[in-house]
Amino acid sequence: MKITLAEIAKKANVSKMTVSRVLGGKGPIAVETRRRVMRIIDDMGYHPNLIARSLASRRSMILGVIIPWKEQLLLDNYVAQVLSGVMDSARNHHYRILLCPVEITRDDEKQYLNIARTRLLDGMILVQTKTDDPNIDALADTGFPFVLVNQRRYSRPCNFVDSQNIKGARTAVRHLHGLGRREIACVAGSMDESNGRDRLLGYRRAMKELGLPVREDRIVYGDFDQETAYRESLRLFEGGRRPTAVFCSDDYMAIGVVKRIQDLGLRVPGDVAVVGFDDIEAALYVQPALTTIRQPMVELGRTSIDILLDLIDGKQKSPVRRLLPTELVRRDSA
Amino acid sequence: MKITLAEIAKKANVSKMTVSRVLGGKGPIAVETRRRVMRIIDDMGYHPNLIARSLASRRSMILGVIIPWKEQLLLDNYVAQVLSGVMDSARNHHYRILLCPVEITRDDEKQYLNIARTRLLDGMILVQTKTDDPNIDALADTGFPFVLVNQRRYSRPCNFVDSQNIKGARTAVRHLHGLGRREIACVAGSMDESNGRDRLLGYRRAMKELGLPVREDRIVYGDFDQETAYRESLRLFEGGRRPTAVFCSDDYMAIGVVKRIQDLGLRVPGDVAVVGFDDIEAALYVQPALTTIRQPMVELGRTSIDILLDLIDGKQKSPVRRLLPTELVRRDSA
DNA sequence: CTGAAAGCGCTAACAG
DNA sequence: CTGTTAGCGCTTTCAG
Repeated sequence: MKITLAEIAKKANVSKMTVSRVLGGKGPIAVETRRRVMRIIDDMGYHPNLIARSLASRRSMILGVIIPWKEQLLLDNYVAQVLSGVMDSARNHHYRILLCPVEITRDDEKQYLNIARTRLLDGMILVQTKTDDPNIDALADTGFPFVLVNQRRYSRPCNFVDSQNIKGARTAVRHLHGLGRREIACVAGSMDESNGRDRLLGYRRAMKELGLPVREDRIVYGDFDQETAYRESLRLFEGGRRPTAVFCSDDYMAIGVVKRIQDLGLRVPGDVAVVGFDDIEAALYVQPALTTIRQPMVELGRTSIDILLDLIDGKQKSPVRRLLPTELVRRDSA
Repeated sequence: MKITLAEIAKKANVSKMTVSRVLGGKGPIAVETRRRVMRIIDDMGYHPNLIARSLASRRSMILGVIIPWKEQLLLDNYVAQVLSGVMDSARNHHYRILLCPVEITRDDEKQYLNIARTRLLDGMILVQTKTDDPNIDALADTGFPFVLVNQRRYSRPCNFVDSQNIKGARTAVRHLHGLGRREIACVAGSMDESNGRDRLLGYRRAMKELGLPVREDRIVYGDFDQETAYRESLRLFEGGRRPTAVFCSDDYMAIGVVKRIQDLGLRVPGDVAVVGFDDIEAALYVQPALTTIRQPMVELGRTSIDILLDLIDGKQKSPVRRLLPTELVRRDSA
């Protein structure tokens, strides 16, 4: 259980360096030597101490995933899917994933930086950050490799991968328009996240392109939350002419809105058509099944790792920016 | 960015050891010295290199979570919830979580062991292992601290935390009986997992207790999978007298069974009542909302970490065994 | 209460 | 192709 490289070296009558080379598979080794050392390694059941290796080589082969902490974090379908993609790609490249839940507070702007400074990680993926998160700036100043997922930063060039949110939102609105709906409302997500902003932007643009007026009283803010969307969306149906369609910036809100509409005695999609965004698992289970703009969340995770590793290996230079395409998924709600 | 403890020591005119003590908060330090050193640490923005610390102290403050690898791993609601609990408790105890997806193969029985031998981890949580997984034995032989979640091992005493599966299944069957149903079928889960076995056992016991015959043609095996359950459950409804109720060993299968029943032109719960197990997120969204036996998945994760840390600190001795209570959640399907 | 010495187990860099 | 020499940055252990 506590065999070290030195013991293998002694047993094989070679230097530690030779054993190290055999293990690394790099440098030049005589076939015969390699075989002999290998045998002893197997016989003794030796496995290198990765901590020691990391200290000496300054490479831990560990990547961190920073996620804003909340209870039952992984019940957030977006986070779960992105992380699945992250694990998949990391595995393929023989990297390990360390989970770093972080509680964002006003008084400490260096949390990400401090995690980087532990030297435990070769790079970081940041998920669901806010557009004004000062932690990012502190980190970026150091040159430590990291990639933002779900964040197209405006203030400063950063590596990121995100979906084509503006385009996706336009697709949604155009779809509703194609169904003959003209009174199209919008339930927007959080304005602290770039995709919340972008999807609202896409809605506005599409409306303009289609020659429809953008009425501010047809826009409510749901903060990417089912309950909030349920509560806030009531306003849309109280005025005079009620909307005949609603575009929601994510599926959780869409589910809340559908519930609101049904509770008001109206029908989806008969009276009001609803389109969501993301294509979370629940979109399929809900009644009526949700028509939505699918974003490739697993792929987002995979791509973020691919970019990060290129950055670490110096194969690409910052800033790397990538936008993945979205896709309309037609179901029953619109 | 590359400040070391030695530099702090020099600037403060003390030995490295003193700085180390200040950092650790342990040993005796003069108040004045501590204050001075602290100031310098803050001023210089020093953060200890955790790799070096781990190597020297033989403690990484990292715990591993072993999960059988599959695509989109975290879309499995059970895994997601357990992991959420794990993260929560680990955070509270200042431990970090390393994800270790593992592909179980026949030819390597030492995968868990090999992960332990990297010395990267202070302990391990094993999720969703099979009852006959030989990797566990190899690991147990070494005394390395680990806790099984979702696994009540029969063959050998291990630390574990699981739900009261037998009791939960009995509650489900009794509930159906209480609704006046007498023809109660069972869709069992995988027989390779102890909870699949236990829930079937609970079904059998409850039937016997209620004076109902246990008919083997009323039991099908769905492998904890929605599609499989949909396919296999057809058999239940083909014979003569069809069941008026079905107990399913998990919610994914229950969803498949409900779909099967509806596709046959029957109604849930009118013609056939259905009870699931787990209370996954989708149970709420599905139509009709699923009546189910809730197991405390997040709590399972939290408890596993608590046990593991006690083990590591020597506060408890193996084997620690804990069973958490389940609870009937009445919704619309039964 | 503080310090000195001695590693933890491995790899980088250079020599041969 | 292989070995030697120096660490990586911290903690342990034992003195003082």
